[in-house]
Amino acid sequence: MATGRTHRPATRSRGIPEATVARLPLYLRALTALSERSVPTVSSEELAAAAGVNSAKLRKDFSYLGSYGTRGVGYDVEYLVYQISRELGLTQDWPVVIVGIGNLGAALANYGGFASRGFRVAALIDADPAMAGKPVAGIPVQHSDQLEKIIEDNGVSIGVIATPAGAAQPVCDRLVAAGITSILNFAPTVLSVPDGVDVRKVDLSIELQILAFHEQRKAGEGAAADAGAVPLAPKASRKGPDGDVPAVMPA
Amino acid sequence: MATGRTHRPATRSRGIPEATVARLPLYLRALTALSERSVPTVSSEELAAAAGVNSAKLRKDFSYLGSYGTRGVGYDVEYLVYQISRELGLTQDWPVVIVGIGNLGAALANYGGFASRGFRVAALIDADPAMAGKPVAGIPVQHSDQLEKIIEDNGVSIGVIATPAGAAQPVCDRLVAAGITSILNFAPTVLSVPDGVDVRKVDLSIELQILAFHEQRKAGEGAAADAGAVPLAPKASRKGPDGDVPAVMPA
DNA sequence: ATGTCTTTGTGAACGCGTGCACAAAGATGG
DNA sequence: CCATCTTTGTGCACGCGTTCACAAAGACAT
Ligand SMILES: NC(=O)c1ccc[n+]([C@@H]2O[C@H](COP(=O)([O-])OP(=O)(O)OC[C@H]3O[C@@H](n4cnc5c(N)ncnc54)[C@H](O)[C@@H]3O)[C@@H](O)[C@H]2O)c1
Ligand SMILES: NC(=O)c1ccc[n+]([C@@H]2O[C@H](COP(=O)([O-])OP(=O)(O)OC[C@H]3O[C@@H](n4cnc5c(N)ncnc54)[C@H](O)[C@@H]3O)[C@@H](O)[C@H]2O)c1
Repeated sequence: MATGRTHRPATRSRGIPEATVARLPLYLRALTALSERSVPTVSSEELAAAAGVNSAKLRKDFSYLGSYGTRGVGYDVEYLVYQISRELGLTQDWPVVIVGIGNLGAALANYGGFASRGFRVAALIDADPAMAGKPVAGIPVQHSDQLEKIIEDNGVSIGVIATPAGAAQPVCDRLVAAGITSILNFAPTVLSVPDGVDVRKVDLSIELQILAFHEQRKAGEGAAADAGAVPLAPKASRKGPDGDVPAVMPA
Repeated sequence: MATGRTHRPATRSRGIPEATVARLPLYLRALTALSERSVPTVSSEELAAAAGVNSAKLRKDFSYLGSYGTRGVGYDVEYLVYQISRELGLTQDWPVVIVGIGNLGAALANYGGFASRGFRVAALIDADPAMAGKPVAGIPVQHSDQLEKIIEDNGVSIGVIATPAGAAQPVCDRLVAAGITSILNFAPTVLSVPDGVDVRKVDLSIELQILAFHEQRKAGEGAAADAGAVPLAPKASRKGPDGDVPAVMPA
């Protein structure tokens, strides 16, 4: 999960649970595939299978949007595609700026799936003067100096940060000051933003670490290969009478 | 959150809640930064602020690992770094294969943060014969034919999929058959895997759509460009007898 | 030792998310 | 028009995760 909004007490935005919102794109993808195959209707069971979720959950999710199904038949694919698209705000165009055109930023700029659903790369921005003017994915990179102007001129409200970690917060601050209210952050940093600004993060490193955790478990508890000594002896390891440090469970 | 394991009823692995596991890398990152600044101890309050979480939550998280703090003082930074690293399985080396060396795959291969925490790129694999032998990030790309052999020879258990969506499931199947038990999937597809295999996904498109949803809300309910009715249909917004707005998706 | 002050560790309450199970809606066929 | 059959929409219960609030643990000064 590379995800995470900035703290907000689960602001059930307008009655639609956050968990549901996160699944809508999943349903939409499955529905789009069905639509391309000209399938007219789907049952919650079929669609749920395609999206990899529980069918009851799917039905409940849709119930938050309204009752768009027909009992005994299922859901009208085209109609549902439209409803979900509208709910997600995909019926309008969202200009996006990408800041930090390095390895990752360039890959993102080249990513086709970006534009495929209403997200248009309005500009590529980098602090490196050498990059300025150089085209990436057919779009000339612009210098950071232009950041505020670009955002204002294009009415951009979504920004993607793909700069090194150290530059992320400053860049974020500038984006927010320039009017950006939604940020997708790829840098391994906790961004702090004012209320009203949404931040989601994608963190490869965290994902791998979570996988490693489960992998370690699967590998069997006792197979601990590390005999490595503790880097620093716990200074409080002598915990008086009750003596404790839970035996650092090696098993 | 661009994340999501394959369905498993929240298998509280060994007493540690999944939500806690997902935060451990966050704490570890903050702690590592403190360690580099030679800070000896931190209070839950300080560390929580650095990690962007609630301090009570942090303390409870740590309590699952054991009681490593000292009341009145806080936590020993070095010791905690070690404990969390061990818990996450980062005291050992995890060889990783990346399959699909295109825009994204190449960026991942070039990503420094990859190796920085025990994850070693064991091999880059692509189906394109033209790519074979070509070095990316200093590592020669190998052809898919070698996939099984590579995994076996290197004892790889973690695989990263960065192929086009259509190739993801077949590639996944081969990885699993070859012995991979943890997969990080960047392709926009729902992968189906046997029990015992963990899948986490990173989906840029979903993240953007979630941001768009909130952005639309922020933009003011009425200011939307779509001719649609009220953004929120309380529920009775039934589809008319003649309704069925065909309205093909504009994207 | 004793008292004070800081900070942990956790009991308890609460809210969200999930999934079961079923009544009701509606299609379909006779 | 009625019976039957399919599938939705949702009430309900349960468990996970979050947060508050506080007792107790321990450091530190006297
Ligand atoms: N490459 C990956 O696969 C990958 C994966 C996960 C996370 N990340 C993270 O994404 C970020 C970018 O990674 P990368 O591999 O593309 O790094 P990179 O060094 O290749 O690119 C960074 C780019 O940001 C630009 N930049 C630096 N400071 C800037 C500023 N203040 N304003 C605008 N641009 C600035 C640099 O000129 C450079 O072009 C890093 O934080 C990295 O940790 C990368
Ligand atoms: N580029 C991005 O920023 C980005 C962002 C999010 C998601 N994605 C997803 O990541 C995936 C890769 O994106 P990309 O932009 O790198 O695409 P790409 O076309 O540049 O690269 C895909 C690579 O996979 C290889 N490939 C195809 N079939 C294969 C197979 N069966 N086995 C091994 N390799 C195979 C191709 O030869 C190619 O090198 C896509 O599914 C895309 O939707 C990309």
